[in-house]
Amino acid sequence: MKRLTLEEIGQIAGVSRSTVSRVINNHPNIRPAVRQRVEDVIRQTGYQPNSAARSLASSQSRVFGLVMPSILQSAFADPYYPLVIQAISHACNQNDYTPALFLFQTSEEEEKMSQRIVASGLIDGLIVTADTINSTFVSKIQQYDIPFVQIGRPLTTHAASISYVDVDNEAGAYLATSHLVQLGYRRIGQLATVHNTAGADRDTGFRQALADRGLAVDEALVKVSDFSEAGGYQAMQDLLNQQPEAVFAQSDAIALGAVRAIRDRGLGVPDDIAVVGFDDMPLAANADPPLTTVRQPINRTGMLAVETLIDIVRTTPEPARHIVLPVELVIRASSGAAN
Amino acid sequence: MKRLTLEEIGQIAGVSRSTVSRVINNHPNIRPAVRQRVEDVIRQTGYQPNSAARSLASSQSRVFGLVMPSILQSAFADPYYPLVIQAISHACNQNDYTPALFLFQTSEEEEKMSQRIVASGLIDGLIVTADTINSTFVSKIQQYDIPFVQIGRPLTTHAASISYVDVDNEAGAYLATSHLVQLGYRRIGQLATVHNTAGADRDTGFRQALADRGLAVDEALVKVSDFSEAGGYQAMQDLLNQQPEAVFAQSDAIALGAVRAIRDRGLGVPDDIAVVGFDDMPLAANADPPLTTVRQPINRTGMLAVETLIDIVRTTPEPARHIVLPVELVIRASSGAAN
DNA sequence: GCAGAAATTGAGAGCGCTCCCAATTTCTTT
DNA sequence: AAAGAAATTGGGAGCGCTCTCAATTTCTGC
Repeated sequence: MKRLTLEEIGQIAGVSRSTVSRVINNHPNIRPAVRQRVEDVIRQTGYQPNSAARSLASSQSRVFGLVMPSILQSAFADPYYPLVIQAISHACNQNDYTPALFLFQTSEEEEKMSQRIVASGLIDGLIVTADTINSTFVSKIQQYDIPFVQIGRPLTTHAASISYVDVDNEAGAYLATSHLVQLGYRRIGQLATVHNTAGADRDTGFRQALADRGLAVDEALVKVSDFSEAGGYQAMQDLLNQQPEAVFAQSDAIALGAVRAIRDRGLGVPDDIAVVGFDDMPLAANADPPLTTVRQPINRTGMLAVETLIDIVRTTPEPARHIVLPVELVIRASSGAAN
Repeated sequence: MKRLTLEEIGQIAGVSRSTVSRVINNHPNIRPAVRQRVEDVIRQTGYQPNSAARSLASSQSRVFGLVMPSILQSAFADPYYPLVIQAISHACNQNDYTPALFLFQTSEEEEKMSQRIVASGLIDGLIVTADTINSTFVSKIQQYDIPFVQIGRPLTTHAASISYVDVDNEAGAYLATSHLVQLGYRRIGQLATVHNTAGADRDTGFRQALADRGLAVDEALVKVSDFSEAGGYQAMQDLLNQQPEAVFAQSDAIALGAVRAIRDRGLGVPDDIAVVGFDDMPLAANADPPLTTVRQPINRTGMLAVETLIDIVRTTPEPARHIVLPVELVIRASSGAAN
């Protein structure tokens, strides 16, 4: 099917190119009758403005880039990222933006692509889903004045100049840990991650919760894991030697790995060891036992990332926007709460 | 940073716009010295051609759309899709294409977006990851002559005219089921899906394997599930009443749900009931017990989808390409194989 | 060393849109 | 009813590239 142009739509409707353009872009000062006539023609013909011509003329592409740096490596091992992508995609659809996906598996790939991303004009803005970014990439983004928002708090040294949407990781960890303390557990371990600010903030919350109840942190009860189920399994095996009564896992995947490790040792959850996770992934509710965890609003995170980016694209970029979303504790069986 | 134009690059290098364009597009008939000079300038300036201007002039955007129709609904519950996306993204990166993501949660969303996708010229081709597509969408795609390839076999009625990349689901199910038969199991159940051709083909392979060993299919041992862990759990609970000796689950997620159901009934895997999955997701190897399953080459699937699409874009689209990739059985503990 | 062929380069037109300014129409006001 | 203001519409220019064609340069062979 031949694609029509503005000119042709105008011909059919008996108006000029310019008027059709005005109708499409919702300009004021068009006689209602004319607007109606043009809209009818557009609807009947299924006309869609050519996006290349549009962005050439307006230097706006209405395409956002969704970047997942190579640092995340096997990012998709964690079900968190697909959910974020889904949320961002949905928000883009709603706002007439198209999300372009840039997943990098190696830093070479990242290096090779980044110049094209920032300098080709394909992209109006960037959403970066990682709180640790290759700094050459960030500086490239800033060099070319590409609007961008990050999902997750940036390192403190950059946070002031970078817009971001984050969840309150510290409060979440605090809630989770306090919950365990309130249930009477004393030897409370942590399966921690060290690779990003989310992990750091959750660690802070964990420690603060213990401190606020007058409990000391036993460093032997803190084991390092990555964000995967396998990582949690390994770290928990290690932690088991310290005979913890309860454990706060920094993600649901880690928690699930921990449960598996506990079981393999012939112990029960929550009878022998209570477990609390973080994220409230869909699988947490179906886990065995159902996982007590901290729910973070992934959909809202994606939504707000997109809306913030749109806002930045449209208005002056100063000052950077910082959004921190609240989280909530979801109590299920794995923590041994009496219910 | 101001973005340069072809003209300006030419000025710096002392040649015309046209010559720079030729260098960038790798045309022949440029003196090596000139090519060198131009390439140096391009490298030093970090010049990238404006993609809007490029696609306006050439009517090629080098953007592919990755479509996941609303039929998949909570597609991401299945870790298969993130892996496919990852593979496609990687292949696009390698071939200088940008993948744009179109996830639809409702058919209204799909309806609203589809016209824009096909008629705006934003997209050079489409990869559709679902073997059941809204037929109005397909007809729109064909109406506008958008090259596209499907991941997964289309319904037989359309298969001839649609290019696709699939894995040999039937052979995989045949392998898995034969494996169980060979191990001596006789009451072999199936946790089946009914929503797409992959499920249908796996069902065919399952039945064929039994038939080839002279075993009848007991329909009471075939339970319907969706592709999720929760679905597998439910279907298995149902199946347990039939006291199967072994079960072929049409996906790893289903298999994991089945294992959980079996355990909840106080039975063991594989001691009481053997389980075989399908997909060989990363989590299959780490499962408890490690899952015997059918490995499908997801990376190659994504790669080939992209390469096939590129091929279709470049050459005549006739005849439709049909690619079916082989699968292999991966034997682990859950099937109770003696090793 | 020169005519003709081949290789190399440059300039013009045009892709389909937006944006600006000028022209036209319509509405006020007296 | 006429003049001026306001609303509405049309047309030109230009975004940065590709593509075609013509002009220029370089290379052949004798």
